[in-house]
Amino acid sequence: MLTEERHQLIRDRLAAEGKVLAGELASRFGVSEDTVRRDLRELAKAGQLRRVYGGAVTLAPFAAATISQRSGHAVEEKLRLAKAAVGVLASGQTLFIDGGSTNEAIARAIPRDLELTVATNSLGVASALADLPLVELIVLGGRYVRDLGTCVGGDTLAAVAQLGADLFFLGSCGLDATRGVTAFDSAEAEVKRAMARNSAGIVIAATNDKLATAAPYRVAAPDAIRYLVVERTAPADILADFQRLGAEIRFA
Amino acid sequence: MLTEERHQLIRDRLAAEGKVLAGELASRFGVSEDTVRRDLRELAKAGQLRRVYGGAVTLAPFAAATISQRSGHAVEEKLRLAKAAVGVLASGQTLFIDGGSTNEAIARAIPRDLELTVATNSLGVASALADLPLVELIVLGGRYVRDLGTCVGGDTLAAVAQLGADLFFLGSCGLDATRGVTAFDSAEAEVKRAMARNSAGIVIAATNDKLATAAPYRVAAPDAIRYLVVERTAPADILADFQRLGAEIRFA
DNA sequence: GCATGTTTTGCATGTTTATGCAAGAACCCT
DNA sequence: AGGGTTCTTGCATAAACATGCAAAACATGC
Repeated sequence: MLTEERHQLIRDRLAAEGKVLAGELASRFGVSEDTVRRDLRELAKAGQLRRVYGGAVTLAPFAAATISQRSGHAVEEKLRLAKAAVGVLASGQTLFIDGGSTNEAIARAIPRDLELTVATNSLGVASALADLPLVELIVLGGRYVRDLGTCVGGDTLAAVAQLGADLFFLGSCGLDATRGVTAFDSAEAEVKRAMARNSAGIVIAATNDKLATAAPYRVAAPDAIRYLVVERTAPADILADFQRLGAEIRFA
Repeated sequence: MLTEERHQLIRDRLAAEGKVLAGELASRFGVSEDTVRRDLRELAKAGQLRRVYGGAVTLAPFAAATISQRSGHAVEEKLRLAKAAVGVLASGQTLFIDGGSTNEAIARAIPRDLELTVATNSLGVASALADLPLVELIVLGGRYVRDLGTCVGGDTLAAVAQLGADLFFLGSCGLDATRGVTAFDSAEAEVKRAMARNSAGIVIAATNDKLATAAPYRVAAPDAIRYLVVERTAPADILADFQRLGAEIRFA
């Protein structure tokens, strides 16, 4: 068996199961554990996996290098929200995911065995999805805005216009039962509007501080929200308003 | 048995099984292992397979190893190349940078005080540039190809067509004085060609293993290279060929 | 026909690479 | 703290490798 063959099999297995055990690989390949350890060491040095005691696991530090440094705020809440938000997904769906730290967390929480088509204008989301082998990833290019971590502008709008999605994961903005979904930036709002227009349903995962707030630019009507993922501590009266407008509330 | 006959059988077998063993081919063809090794060497140089210890494998798994694999290989060399490559930059320029681990290294080596406009279809390059406040970053979207780490396809081509650049940092797969710059993937080559067409000059930073090799898809003529950044240990005769064709050689 | 040059092939040479084993260090769990 | 496991390092060996060389097959020119 070629060395290269083993490396490929290790990569495959890692992509499929997320981890490998040195001893198991050795008996499976019919080589000594030393050889497997050498393989793992090389692959680790090549940045293809992360070596751990007893075997190796997939690595995720790619996303750590990107915009997500900013998402240091309320990490646990966002992680809980993300886990709950991916619960609405089903294999075979097509998604829009735009920017924001919560959406990046959601992208990272997508299970590896889900087959999806995802279009995003966020570099962070794209980086997270680049690791998922079953996700068909479409990058929505354009002028990159550093503060948002996303691409906006005419090119982005044109790219969105060519696509249609089942769900749109709409990120980071104001959320109010009377004013609807709002954004802080004009160009950003334009892209969000285009995504909303070309989607069958909108999903919003919002931390408590987003609820009952509004920003200048309107993105979507309050009754356009299909799923609203919130913390368990969210004010019940606000939730009731959205529920009345047709949203399905999901608790993290 | 004719040499060409063996080559064809090797290609067939490789396409069918993904790998070949030197010893096995020797006994099957009834020739010495040396002859098989010579065959494999030639086919590898022609970009039809990848030579590994014990035999050869298809090119696909090479590309399948995500971009971060190759970035692990020869890290110091690439870092040196990158530092030398950014020496050709001047403030105010507009650049195309496509994919490849060397180009990611170059993107990371760009000084923070340089004011540039950069368009890239590589997520890795984009992530690196997202940190540089003076760089106007344009993301060239499209269908993301995991193996390449870049976006390709019609959307990408359309985005490239709208832009013009002073320099194009071409992540070369193969580099040969007669066959020019070549790539392993058809869609990838198409994007590279578009970038080359819309640029005033091409910059290539190549490690020694890229020199005097070729892949199936042609990207640019050998005399299209403006700057060629190479290691100090690069073979002088190859460099002389490119110099004769108009390239300015820069040593890392 | 014969000499000359080229290509292909196999062999001998020395070098490189992969692998397994042994010894000692590092690590995990109780 | 201690025992068992896992890991790294160094080393030996066998396989795979590149290279130079010479013989054979082939083409080319006179």
